[in-house]
Amino acid sequence: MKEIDFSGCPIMSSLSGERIKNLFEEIEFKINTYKKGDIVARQGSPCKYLNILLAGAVKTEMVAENGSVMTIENIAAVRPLASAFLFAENNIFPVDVIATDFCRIISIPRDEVLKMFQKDAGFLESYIKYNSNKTQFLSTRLQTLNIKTIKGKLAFYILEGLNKNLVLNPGNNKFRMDRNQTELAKYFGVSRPALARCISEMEEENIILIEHKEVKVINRAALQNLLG
Amino acid sequence: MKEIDFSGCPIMSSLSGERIKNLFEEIEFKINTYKKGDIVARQGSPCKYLNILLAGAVKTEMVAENGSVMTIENIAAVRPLASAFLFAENNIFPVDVIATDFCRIISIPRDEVLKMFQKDAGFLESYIKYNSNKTQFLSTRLQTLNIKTIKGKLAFYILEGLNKNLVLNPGNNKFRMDRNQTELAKYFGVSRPALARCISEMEEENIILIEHKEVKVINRAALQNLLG
DNA sequence: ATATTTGTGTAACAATTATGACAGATTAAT
DNA sequence: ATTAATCTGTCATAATTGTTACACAAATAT
Repeated sequence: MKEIDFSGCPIMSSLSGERIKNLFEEIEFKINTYKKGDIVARQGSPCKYLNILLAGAVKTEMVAENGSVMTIENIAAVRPLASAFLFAENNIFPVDVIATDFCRIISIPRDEVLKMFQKDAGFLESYIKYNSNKTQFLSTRLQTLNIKTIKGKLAFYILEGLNKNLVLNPGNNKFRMDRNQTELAKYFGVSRPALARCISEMEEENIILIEHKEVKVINRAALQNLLG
Repeated sequence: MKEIDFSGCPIMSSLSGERIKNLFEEIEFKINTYKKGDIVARQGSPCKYLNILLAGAVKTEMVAENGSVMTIENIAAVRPLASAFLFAENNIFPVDVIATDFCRIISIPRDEVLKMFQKDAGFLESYIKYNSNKTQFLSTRLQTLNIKTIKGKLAFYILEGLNKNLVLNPGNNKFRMDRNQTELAKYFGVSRPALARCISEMEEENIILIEHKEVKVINRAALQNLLG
């Protein structure tokens, strides 16, 4: 019990440490560990537990049959994994979940989660909210894919990154990417050389300037125009 | 009251007609009608109500800034609309919702829905389940988009369509598409001529045969190979 | 039955991206 | 500090798809 720390977990946010302790004394669960590179869950395998990443980080990837891979998202502790699929009729993992670091993951059986819902309305509400946010995320991801050109995807990504930092640095025109070029290409589902070429061109056109992972926006209007 | 018929609605399935009647006597709601072509909700507008399509049909589309459109799904009554976004932090419609037929839509305020959760656990459970299924759907949609080639998308679509009919016609190699070529191109987010060309080529290669909306699979293994 | 609209097949050409390959730069490991 | 591994910039070529255009077929309306 002592080893479970849910602080920062969005679906546990409404619960006090005391409350969590009580809840987990009454339910069944198990904890597994994984090392970097381990496959935590396979695309297509059934999802019977609420899995919460207690420590470490994972990435989720979608694999097409020919092996072409698209990274969906990177997840760092403490966060639930695939919580949206636990109660679906076809409750299978839509992605590969791969440890990108040493990981500790708690697995709570479906039925125990239902019990927790009954015992604590706050938990239920944050669960619904979290899944809503998740769906929103998938929608945004769909939107990115709906943009056909690489320049457009990049523009979308940069404008989004700028907005996220807006609260921290209002009026700022810089931000730091959390991916390198290779990872970014995977995220977009495009080839790396093609992405590099687009970056070069956009730098030549004085729209952006990228140094390492630092992105500086020079012509914001031009970025907006690229979105289509 | 007499005009509300939720039969067939997945999030109301656990409730008896009597129960629904009682619930809806205690809560606030409104009903609007739309004619074919009307915009029910705009991409980006806030989602403050649980909207349930009581009669008619709508389509949801994602619009990129340059106007390129991708149809996400077609929805026929009785179904909730964008139920997954109601409780998200950023509760905005991710899509345009457009009436494809005369529609009646009931709108229940967010807070009233919360009340209904408290009053009826069955409703709550089916709500969670429905949203889970929705997320699964979006994932599948992402998967389709992750397939790069048009032939691959088409192969995925056909194999999926075949599977859906499997229960009705086991071992069958035919099915009827619910979209015409133009709609299918929009669904894939590709140009119509390019789709037509791919169909032609796949027919020449003796993989499929499409007549009107009737699809016949001749070489299933070849379809599998195209998935990548 | 005829006119109108909508859907389909096809073509030439342009634009974009993938592929594979390589050298140089950067970062991490020892 | 040096080596090894990874990342980046670039290129030529091939493959795929978009664009625009047009003729014809099919469905729908009058």
